Amino acid sequence: MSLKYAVLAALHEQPATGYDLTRNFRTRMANVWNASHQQIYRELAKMTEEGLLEVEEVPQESRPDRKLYRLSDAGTASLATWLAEPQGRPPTRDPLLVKLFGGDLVDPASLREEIERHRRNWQEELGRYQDIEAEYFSKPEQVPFRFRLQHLALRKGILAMEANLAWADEVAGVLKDELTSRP
Amino acid sequence: MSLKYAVLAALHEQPATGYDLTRNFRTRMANVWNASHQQIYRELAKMTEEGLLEVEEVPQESRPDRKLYRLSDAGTASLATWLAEPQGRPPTRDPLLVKLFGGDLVDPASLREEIERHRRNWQEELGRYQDIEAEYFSKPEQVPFRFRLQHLALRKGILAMEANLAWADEVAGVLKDELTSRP
DNA sequence: TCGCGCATGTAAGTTGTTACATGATTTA
DNA sequence: TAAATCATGTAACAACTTACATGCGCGA
Repeated sequence: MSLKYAVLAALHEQPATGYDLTRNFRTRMANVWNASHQQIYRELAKMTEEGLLEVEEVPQESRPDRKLYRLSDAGTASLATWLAEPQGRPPTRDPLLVKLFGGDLVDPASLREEIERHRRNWQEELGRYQDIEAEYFSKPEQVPFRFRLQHLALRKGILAMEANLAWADEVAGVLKDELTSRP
Repeated sequence: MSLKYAVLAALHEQPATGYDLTRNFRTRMANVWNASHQQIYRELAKMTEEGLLEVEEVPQESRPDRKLYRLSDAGTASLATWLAEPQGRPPTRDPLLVKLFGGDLVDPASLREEIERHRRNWQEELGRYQDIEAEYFSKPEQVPFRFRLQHLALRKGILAMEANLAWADEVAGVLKDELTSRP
């Protein structure tokens, strides 16, 4: 229902190519919206056809020409309308938690390894967010409102990763009990 | 990629009807896996055809007969195989955070209302999880391992909601600044 | 009597994933 | 010289959402 609006919001910030958007969704907006390049290119074509975007072809040598997309007036209007609507919450679908319902089929030792792997990923992701925070949002009082909003989006990612890491500790505690009492 | 395994895990715990699964996914497993009843009925039919599930029809008066599903041997084997595989992380797609990238098109006052609405939802959800925790998992040391694993899944939901609420406070702070300095 | 809970589904449409496809340039 | 980055896509498939559909019993 809204890769469309994620794209509109990203392009409202500044015009970009499909490649740029793909990179942004993977890095700076990783805790906001995920989308593969295939999805993005398809969506950009569709939205352009619908008149929400304008394209400027920027010729290049020895590479495919860049297609720089920006919002049309209709695109801006569509984004503004959407922004005024109340939004629902994203659905939760976590394969790792499904595992915990596997009961007697779950092997505690391999579960422990998996949790540690996830812990490392969460730690890395937290690090990346903290780097962005330090680089772009270190003076929160002096920054324009739109940057403060972006900072808040990032903060949600940071708090979520911290919660994940705290949870990993709880899991480690339970698994340690289990693995020492019944080795 | 794995409503299938969420269903297998739920049915491994105990046999259930589509209706039961729908209810579980909405309540006890709300922080684990979301699925609508339409999706679940369709998936149950497909999985039965694939030989992963067995159905027992339980006749009822004045209601449609219940179809009680349980794992076949193939279903148990399929779940066990899946449990041994490392799992990826769920993608993040949060419309509320997309809003924060709307920049000058975002109205701070209506954003504040929306955050407060989300806060109330998160608070309610946290309350439900805490009720479940108090009712089923209040004596963590004496409980069998599979219940401790389920408790951990619930704990992740609790920590996530607490992080959401802490974030709502941060947002409220920023919006208060903005709304008082430029009213 | 109105809405909720029980209990099942079908159909159409949208969104997301996975696999395939190309090719030059820069960096290690 | 191998891998990553830049830069674009198509096609097939799987998963998810939304709308439609039925009907009884129970409690407020």
